[in-house]
Amino acid sequence: MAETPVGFSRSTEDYLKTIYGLESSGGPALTSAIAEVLEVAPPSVSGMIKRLSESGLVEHAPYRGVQLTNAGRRAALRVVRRHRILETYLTSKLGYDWDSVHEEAERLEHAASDDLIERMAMALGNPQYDPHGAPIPTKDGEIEEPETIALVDVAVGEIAELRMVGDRDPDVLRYLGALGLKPGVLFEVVGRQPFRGPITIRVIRSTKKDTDQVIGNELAQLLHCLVTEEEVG
Amino acid sequence: MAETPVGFSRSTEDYLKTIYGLESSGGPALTSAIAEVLEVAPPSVSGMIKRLSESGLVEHAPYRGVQLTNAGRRAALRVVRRHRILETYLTSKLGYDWDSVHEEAERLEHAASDDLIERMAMALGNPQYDPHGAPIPTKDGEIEEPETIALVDVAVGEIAELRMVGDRDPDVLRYLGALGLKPGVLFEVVGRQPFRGPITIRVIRSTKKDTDQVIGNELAQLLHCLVTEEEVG
DNA sequence: GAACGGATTTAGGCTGGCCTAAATTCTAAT
DNA sequence: ATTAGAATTTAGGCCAGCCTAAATCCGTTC
Repeated sequence: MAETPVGFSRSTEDYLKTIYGLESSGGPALTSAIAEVLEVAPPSVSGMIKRLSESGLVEHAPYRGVQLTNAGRRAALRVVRRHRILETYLTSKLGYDWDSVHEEAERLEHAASDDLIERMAMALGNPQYDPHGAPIPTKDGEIEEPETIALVDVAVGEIAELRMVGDRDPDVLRYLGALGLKPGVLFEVVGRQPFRGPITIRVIRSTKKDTDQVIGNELAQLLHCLVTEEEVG
Repeated sequence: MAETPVGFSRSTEDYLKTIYGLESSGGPALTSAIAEVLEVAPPSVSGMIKRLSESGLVEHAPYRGVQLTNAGRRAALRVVRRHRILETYLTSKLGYDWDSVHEEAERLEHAASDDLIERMAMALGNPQYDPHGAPIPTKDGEIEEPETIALVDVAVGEIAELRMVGDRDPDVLRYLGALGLKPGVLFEVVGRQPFRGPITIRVIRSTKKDTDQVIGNELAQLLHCLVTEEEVG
C-alpha cells in the first residue's frame, strides 16, 4: 500500500501553520497562544516545540516563545498555499460556500500532493487570493503582505474596498455573506459611533448596492480594507 | 483548529479496505496476506486485528483469519467509494493519468468528507466505474458484482470487451495504456499459445483499432472481460 | 503418532502526540 | 526587594501503531 507521506506529519504542519499565523500578527509565538489555537493543553505544545526545534524548524527561547527558522517558514508557507488553493478550488469548482470551505481544506491540506495543488491552481488560473481575500503564497514561498487597514480604523467619509476577512468562523462568515460583505465590495464609511460603537457604511459596488450596513466594532476589526480615495464632502 | 476526523483512523481504514479486498477474492483474510498488502510486519496485523474486533468491525477466528462484520463491510465500502470517486474525479477533471491516480487517491480517501465525495460524484454525473473499470459502491453500500472473466479464460474466436484492469501498478498500467488497452476496448481473441503462453487479440473498437496485440499470461490474468458474442467462423 | 516448518500470536519496546499534576520561572505590583 | 499570580516547563502516564524476538499452534509428512 506504500503510503508515502506528502510532507511533515499532520500535527507538525498544524503547529507550523499556527506559529506562522501568530508570528505574522507580531512578535514571537507564545506557548499559550499556540495551545489555544490548536485546542491542546500547554504542555503538549512544550513537547512539540522541543521536537520542532530539534528538527530545526523553529528556534525556541525558553519562556519567551518560538520563532520559525527559514526551513520552518518555508514548510509553513507550503501548507498555507495548499490550504488556500484548496479553499479556492472547492469554492469555485465544487460549489462550497465560503463559510464551510475552511474545515474541508483543513483536512485535505495534509493529504494533497504538490502536484495536485498545482493542477488545481492551474485549473483556477493561478489565483492570488482565496475566497476570504487572503493572499495565496506562490509555489516558491513568496507571499504578498497586504497593505490593508481594519475597517475600524477607516475614517468617516473615506471610500474603501473590502479586501479580506480575518476570521474563519462559519457563523461570522454566514452573517457577513448575508450582508453581502465579501472581498471586492466597495463602500463609503458614513458614520461611526463613539466608545467603540458600531460603524455605518454605504455599499457602492456589490450585490447589495446602495444599502447601508451597521457593523459592530468586533466585526469591524476583522474586515481588512484598502482605502481607495477620500470623499471630499 | 478543531479537526474533526472524517471516519476511522487512516490506519483502520486501510486495514478494513485491505480485508475487504482479500475477502472478495475468496475466503477469510489471513494475517500474512494483510501484512503483505499493507507492508507491515505480521505482529502489527495481529495487534490491529485485536483492536478491530474489539470495535466490532471484524470477527477473528484465531489462527484462521478474519472476516468483516456488517459494520466493518459498511465502513470498508465507504472507503472504497471515496477512493474510486476520487480516482475518477482526478482523472476526468484534473488531467491525471490512470497510472498515477491511485497514489493520490490513497491519501485523499482518508481526508475527504462524504460531502466532498458526493459533490465530486455529482459533478461527474454519478459514475458507475472508476478509471480502471472497477465498480463504484453506491452511497448506501451497494456494489455491483462484476460478471467478468479473465482474458486468460476467454476462448479463441470469442469477442469480448475489456471491462476492468485488476492491478494498480503504474508500470503495468502505463504499458497497457500504451497498447490502448483500457476499459471499453472491444477485441477478438485470435490466438493462444499452449503452456501458459501469450494470447493474441485483434482490437475491434478503440484508438488502436485493427491492430493485433500479444499479451503474456500474467497480464492476461489481470484483464477482466465481458464476453459479448461468439465469432462463428 | 511424532516431529518439523510455516503461520500466528505473545512479549516487550519504541515513537509521536496527547493528557494532568507539580515544579519552575518570569513579571508586575507592592 | 519581595512576593503573588500567570505562564511555562518538567514529570509521569496513556494510547495507537509500528517493530523484533520468542513462544505457540497447525497441518503435513514420515
